[in-house]
Amino acid sequence: MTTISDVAKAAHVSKATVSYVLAESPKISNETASRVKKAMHDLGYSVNHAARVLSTSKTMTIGIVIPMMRENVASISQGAYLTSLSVLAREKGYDTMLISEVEGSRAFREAIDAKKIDGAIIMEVRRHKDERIDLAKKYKLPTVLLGVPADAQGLDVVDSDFTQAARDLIRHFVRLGRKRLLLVLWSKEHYVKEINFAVRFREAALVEAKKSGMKVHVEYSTSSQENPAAELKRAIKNYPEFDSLLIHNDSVVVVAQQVFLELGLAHSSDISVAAIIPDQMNSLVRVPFPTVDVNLDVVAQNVIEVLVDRISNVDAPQQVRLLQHQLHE
Amino acid sequence: MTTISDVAKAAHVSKATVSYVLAESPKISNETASRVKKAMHDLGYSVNHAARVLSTSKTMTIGIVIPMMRENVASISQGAYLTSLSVLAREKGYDTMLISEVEGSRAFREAIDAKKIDGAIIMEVRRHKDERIDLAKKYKLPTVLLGVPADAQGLDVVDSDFTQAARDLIRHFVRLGRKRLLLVLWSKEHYVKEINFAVRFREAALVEAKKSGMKVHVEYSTSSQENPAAELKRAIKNYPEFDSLLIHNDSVVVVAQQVFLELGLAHSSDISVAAIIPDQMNSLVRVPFPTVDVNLDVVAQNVIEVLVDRISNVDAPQQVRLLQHQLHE
DNA sequence: GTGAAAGCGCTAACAC
DNA sequence: GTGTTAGCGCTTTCAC
Repeated sequence: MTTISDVAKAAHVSKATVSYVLAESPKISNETASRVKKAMHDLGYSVNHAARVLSTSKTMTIGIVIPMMRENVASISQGAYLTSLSVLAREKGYDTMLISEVEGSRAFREAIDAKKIDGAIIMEVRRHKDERIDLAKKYKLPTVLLGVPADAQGLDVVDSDFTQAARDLIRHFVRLGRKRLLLVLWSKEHYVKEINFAVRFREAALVEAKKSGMKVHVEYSTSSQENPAAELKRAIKNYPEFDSLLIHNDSVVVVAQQVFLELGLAHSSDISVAAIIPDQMNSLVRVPFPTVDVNLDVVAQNVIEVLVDRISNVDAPQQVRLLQHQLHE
Repeated sequence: MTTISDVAKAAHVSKATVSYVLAESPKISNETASRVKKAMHDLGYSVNHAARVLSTSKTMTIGIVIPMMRENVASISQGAYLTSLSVLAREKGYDTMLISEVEGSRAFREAIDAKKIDGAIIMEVRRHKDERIDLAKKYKLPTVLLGVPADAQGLDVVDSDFTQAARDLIRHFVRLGRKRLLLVLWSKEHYVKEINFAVRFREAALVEAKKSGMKVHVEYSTSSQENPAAELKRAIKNYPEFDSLLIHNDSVVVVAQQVFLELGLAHSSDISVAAIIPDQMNSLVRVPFPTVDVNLDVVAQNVIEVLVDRISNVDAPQQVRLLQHQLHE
């Protein structure tokens, strides 16, 4: 293993000079700089991360706090999110550390205490009583919430604008003259647990539909979702007079086409269907009706941007970014 | 911020003693140990990770090298894998760092050079010319390959046994007396790029079918997979005399039922269908025919186990674990 | 059993 | 411009 001292010796300079070269300091003459660089290259030198961290108190790593996701259908997009976040963070010079929620926020707290991270991204924020938020706040850790809690406690927030999406979708129906909306959602548990995007979408959809004078019938999936097709059929049976169907449930979206075919509703032009889904789902299973596609990459980009800003300026005012996604017909 | 010195002072002992207490050394008397512990608690002390790493040269973190996954349908399971790996690693005392493949293996090399990780998990290993493998080998980094390359170079390997799975599925058809197999696969690109699980499954299926005297017709999806239903229909049109359909393509699995209904093949008892899918997909969209469900959690468990073993014993013989998944009817 | 002290590899004043 | 040096917080050998 070669250290900064080895390089210094080989280049006939002091450790300090090598350090300055690493930092691209303009104080170093071109001549010595290149001599030092040659030595670094010849010796295959690399900065030791731990030593640098200890010395600077900057870890240059971001913690990504991921939720436990048993039975949580939304997690399809988790992998894509993590990849994007990791790539984008690296572009700004940051590593990413995965922090899973086991034993409450234990792992998160330890990462903060041990000074393993400079900041954090909290994924799938809960509406109420999310202790990860309390922790971040208490420790004054630069943090971006991915999801909108009831009380962000002044922490930065980035997420898709589900309220806007719901509004756009309802207005789309109104434009088509629809009056009787069948709203098919996630399981009741999603709303009891107040899963962020679920709750926000439902509220906005209900409000907008009411405002537009639409009659609304709401159906929830079972939590196991053993048979989404059967569930959609049941929903339709429970409200057969619907003229518009809005789906916020990825599994149901997948089978919607099939169910319509089976029920002979497929080409009935007096029923409209629409949904909101993560965009990569639309490439997995091309959905044959209008959708709002949530663009994960754009969200990730904003998350990293806000977090890096926050790390470099702890006292800047809170940022809240709700990202708009287009209705895609 | 409180350091080990503060604790030492408060407990009227030396830094060394505090350190021994942290290490739970039996040399320390119960009396002093508890005095020190009280001081640690009172002061809210936590070990500084960077300092410990610098001192011990053990980072206690594992790098997870994830592939770029544009257009890669398999990535549905990525999130689940990452979560499991992270949870299981932590149970063994390790943190997990995400390393994305940008600019080749640049990020991976830097993580190794900077001594950021004690070991690595390489996800979605390629059959040939995966430079991440060369890197790990060259640097003698404890590494587990998730996927089976043509040449593992002595590195440990953990993966599902796709060969076994293919065999089980074919034998299932043979048992039912099927003779004419329609094999619907991923896109040609998957096989040209030699995506690991795709290639291994295909080879084994072809070999076993041939051995069993089955006639086989192979169909590939388009790379965009704009319309999986249409693709399946085309496949069937290209080989209408099939009596068995084996699917290795998650999108096609999703729409299979629908297509069969549309074509009026649904209840035809002289056609059998089977597939291989990640297990959480079977909870997302309950698949109505026999499947081999790849259990990610079991795979993750084995990966961590092997890697931790490897880190603690660099010279142990290579381990190769191919995990069997049951055919689930 | 406990303490003193040398290092781990790097950064950043501060001198010159 | 370059060198000297004092840390950063912890572990661990060696005395006692």
